[in-house]
Amino acid sequence: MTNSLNRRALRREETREKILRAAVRIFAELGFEAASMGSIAARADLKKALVQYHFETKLNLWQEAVNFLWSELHTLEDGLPRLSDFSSHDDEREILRQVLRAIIRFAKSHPDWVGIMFREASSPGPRLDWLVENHLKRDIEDGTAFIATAQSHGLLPEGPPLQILNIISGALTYPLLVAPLTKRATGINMASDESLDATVDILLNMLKP
Amino acid sequence: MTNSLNRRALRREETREKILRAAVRIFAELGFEAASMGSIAARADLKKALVQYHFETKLNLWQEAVNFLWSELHTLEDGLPRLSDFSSHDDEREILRQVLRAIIRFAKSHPDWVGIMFREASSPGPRLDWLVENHLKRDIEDGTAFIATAQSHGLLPEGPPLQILNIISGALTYPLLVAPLTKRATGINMASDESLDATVDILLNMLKP
DNA sequence: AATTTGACAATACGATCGCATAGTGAAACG
DNA sequence: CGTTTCACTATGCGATCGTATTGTCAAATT
Repeated sequence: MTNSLNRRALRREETREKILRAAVRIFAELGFEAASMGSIAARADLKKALVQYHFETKLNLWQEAVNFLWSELHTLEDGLPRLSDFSSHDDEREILRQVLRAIIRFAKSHPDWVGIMFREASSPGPRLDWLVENHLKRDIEDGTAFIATAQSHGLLPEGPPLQILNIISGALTYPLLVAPLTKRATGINMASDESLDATVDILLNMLKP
Repeated sequence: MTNSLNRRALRREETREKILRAAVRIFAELGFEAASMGSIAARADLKKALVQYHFETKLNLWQEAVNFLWSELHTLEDGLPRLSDFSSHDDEREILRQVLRAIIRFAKSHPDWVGIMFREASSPGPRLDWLVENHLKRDIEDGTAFIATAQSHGLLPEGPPLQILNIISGALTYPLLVAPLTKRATGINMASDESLDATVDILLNMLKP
């Protein structure tokens, strides 16, 4: 493999990633139907036909964009602390706080993820099926497993892990999702770091004994 | 006003309501951009031009549909119990449970409301501005006032009422919103009455002292 | 009974959608 | 250096979008 051989492949990869980043944003903002190949190309400052060239169909572009987004999510997961890493009860509670904070921070820095999640998860269809099979099934399993572990350590209240997971997920992501609304209605920016940390603290305070 | 005078006016009102019900569903399912005048007309089993005749533009139809939806919401609010109606502490806690259950029940029976809320609240724009000014501002004020009252009665943990409101709202509506996803991934129907009541109970248990 | 009103339909307009096809020109290869 | 590969562009197709215009016919008015 010479140096010049990489020139084209490198440029190709750059272009593809540029398109994917634009696609993730547009899909998250507008939803699948309302997003257009043209608007995605415009966001990436490229021609529409180029997007079509690299990703063929709109559905395929959506899938690749989702894969791209989830790959970033998994890099976060690798950095999360684990409950098994610590022993004392105080440390475990602190780990729970760190995990919740990491989740809400990721959600803040990736509003696209929240947007795509909420838009696709709420109505049945082929895209939800694909999303469940390729990403969400595993995510839910990991999530419920974490909840169950935390419960067995006495960190979370009793109850079906799946329900606890949904309650916590909603409590964490909802304030962030409706931040534009809250900002508009009250002038308060709920997406600030202070607000988000406060949200975690309030929630953790609820979850205590 | 004769009998025959009402014939046309009545039919007009029937047609308008038929269109509005269809519009609410379509807008909630697809979002504003993806929803089309044609699909709304088809859902109402009417011609596209008739929809245009009654509501002029798509934006105007959306606003009227939202007004129609909120008018149903307000009939629910009128039936809600109030904290000031009871005196003993046990009764107050029971009222809180009833209020939360009424909210989640309404959300279940009006998925369109949840859909429109989540779709419009998450991204800034002229429609969000309109929604805030005409409905949400008042809703948020009422909500935070209720939270503050419940806090003063020792029913909810301390903290900014707006944040508590968002946390509770998210914890209640999220499980319902992602019910299609949960159903697909685990086979469990989180939108069942039992699951929803359990969600309220779990949440209330968290909110206790 | 003659006339006006208004709920509704038929049709067309320009714009934009996803997608397909035919090039173009520089980088990679033998 | 001649040839092939391929990232990228130009152009156009049929379908559908929101909207405007005009016509129709029964109900309401005078």
